Amino acid sequence: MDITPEIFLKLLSDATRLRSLLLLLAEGELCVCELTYALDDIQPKISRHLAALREAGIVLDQRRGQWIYYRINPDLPDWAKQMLDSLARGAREQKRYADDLKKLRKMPRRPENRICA
Amino acid sequence: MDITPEIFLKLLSDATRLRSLLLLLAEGELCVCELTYALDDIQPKISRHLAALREAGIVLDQRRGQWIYYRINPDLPDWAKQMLDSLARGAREQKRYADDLKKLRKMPRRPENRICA
DNA sequence: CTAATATATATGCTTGAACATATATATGTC
DNA sequence: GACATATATATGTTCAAGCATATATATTAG
Repeated sequence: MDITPEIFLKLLSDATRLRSLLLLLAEGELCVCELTYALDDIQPKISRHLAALREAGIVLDQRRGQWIYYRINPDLPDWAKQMLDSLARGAREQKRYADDLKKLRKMPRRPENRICA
Repeated sequence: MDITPEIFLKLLSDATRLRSLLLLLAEGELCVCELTYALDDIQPKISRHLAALREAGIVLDQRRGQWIYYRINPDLPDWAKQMLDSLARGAREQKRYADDLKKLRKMPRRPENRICA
């Protein structure tokens, strides 16, 4: 059962989920602690929002060691992928989302040293 | 001040507003009573949701006689227009939105006889 | 190897705010 | 006055926030 526009939009309509998705779009894959740090919020809140996205099939999760990595579901319907693309373009003009990314990249002791990836 | 992705998504996340926008995308221009009929709902509800879309600059309104016509704001930023496009494609697979359009086209005594338009 | 502890993540629960709905009424046009 | 639309107010529902706690994995001590 594919995701509907209505459910998709409901889930995108929360700032925490939106910012998480934009970071995932930019970085490909992130664990909960990275998102928690970048968005400067508390872990249960981030975790819960990711769970909502996961349950709808918008993101996939995968455990590696003690970390659980999330990524955009590559099997999203085309219209949904294109909405995310347009969204990312709209977000580029907003300071807030650029700052999120900056903060992420300054994170100390990021899991899996991405410098050597 | 342009609309932000966050506000845009918040406004798209309600079913009544979403269905209204999809009808406007399909028909170009509709008055409140046409939307009220097509969505099979009460007038104050439709009017209130249209007001929200108008205040955000997503739709424009224009009075002609006793009717007030709404249409998508042609000056929306490109990313927003493209999101609406993708959305419309996603909605095509959903019976609900097709039914809305069918109902609209069966409306008796539609203002401004569109058959001759 | 086992126990104890630390770290990462998820989930149950409660509260409050945001928001949609419904009804009543006001405004504007013909 | 009749019709179309808007707005005010009251009420109900949804849902995010925040805290406490549970689970899973990793690490260290003995």
